[in-house]
Amino acid sequence: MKVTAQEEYGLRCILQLARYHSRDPVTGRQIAESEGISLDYVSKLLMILRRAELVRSVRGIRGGYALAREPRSITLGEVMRALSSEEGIVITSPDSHMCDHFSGHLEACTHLNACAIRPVWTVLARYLAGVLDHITLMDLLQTEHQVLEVVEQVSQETMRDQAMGGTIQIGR
Amino acid sequence: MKVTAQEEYGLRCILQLARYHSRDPVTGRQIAESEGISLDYVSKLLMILRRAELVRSVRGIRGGYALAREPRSITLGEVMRALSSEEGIVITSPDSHMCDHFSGHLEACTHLNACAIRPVWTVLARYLAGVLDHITLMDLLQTEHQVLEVVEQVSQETMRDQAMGGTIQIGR
DNA sequence: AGCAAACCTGACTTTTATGTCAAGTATTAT
DNA sequence: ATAATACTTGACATAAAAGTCAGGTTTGCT
Repeated sequence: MKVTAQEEYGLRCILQLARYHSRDPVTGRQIAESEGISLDYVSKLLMILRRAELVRSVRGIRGGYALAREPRSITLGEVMRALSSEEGIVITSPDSHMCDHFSGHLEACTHLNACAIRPVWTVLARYLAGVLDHITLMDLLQTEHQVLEVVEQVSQETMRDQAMGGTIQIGR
Repeated sequence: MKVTAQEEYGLRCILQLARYHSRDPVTGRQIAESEGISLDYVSKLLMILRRAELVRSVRGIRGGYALAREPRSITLGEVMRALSSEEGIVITSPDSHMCDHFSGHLEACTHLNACAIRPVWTVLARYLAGVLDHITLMDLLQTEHQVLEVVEQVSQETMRDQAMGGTIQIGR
């Protein structure tokens, strides 16, 4: 169970943009140097985020990258989904697809155990998504300790929310 | 953020053993057929679990694999940690190692953002570990719906526990 | 116009994860 | 003893992810 490199580094890149938001666009080179990764890799990652419309780019000599929206309106969940190769889900297992066609005959599920395991990932993914969707890039522009507190608070609220089966807005 | 193939298939294999616990050892071939994966792959996965002392094997003509302990005493957390290549952690990011040597000079953290992100994974991993460590193989030998209920309950209890900062035993 | 900064893109290389193969060892039934 | 079954092991092949390269386009400045 791991966070992919693309997710980790992509998130770091967009976080740099959040940090310098409301100033001139940040160049790829600057980000590459700050994060200690190659310019080419930065380009690739920001291209993914641009296609997801979370980042906009300005070409030409005074160009660079910037957030497409305010840091407080972009959630970690959005960013992670954009960077995740698999579709829309937070936790992905190799073939969660397999059980997707219970179109009548259940015979496909020779893999009895697949169906015992699925609900585990389902619940965990729901929680993770709940948390990530309520943490914004702005929240992450704090000290490590402050971020920790925010995450813990959101985690609690997510839990409470999901316990009630509802989709209550979290205010902070 | 994904569950690796090794984790998913390894878990399925050991779940087969849990299912047939208290009978004769289950042969690799049987598991391979049930799960629709190759015998060689099953061998590899069960070898990993055997080295983690979660599974024992019996060689020879009446041989096979069996759980090393009771299904109710083996947790999902143990199994996942055994199957995870990375050390002991549930969520792993590419280089969580980097910030491990804050041996005095903080200069290493040019990656300011790494330190903003870390607490997110920390909190999420703690929750995941809390849940997985309280779900046993026996819990998974139920219908999909029953498993769902168990996981949701454990999830709630884990949250409550972690909110109090303690390490309270969950009874069920 | 011409140049330099900076993004764009797809192909390519490297690395890591997956999965298979083959040769070997142990055990039991006959 | 021998044969059949089944686990053991490390090397190998394949696929996917990670990261690099090279050639291209856009824009601002002089």
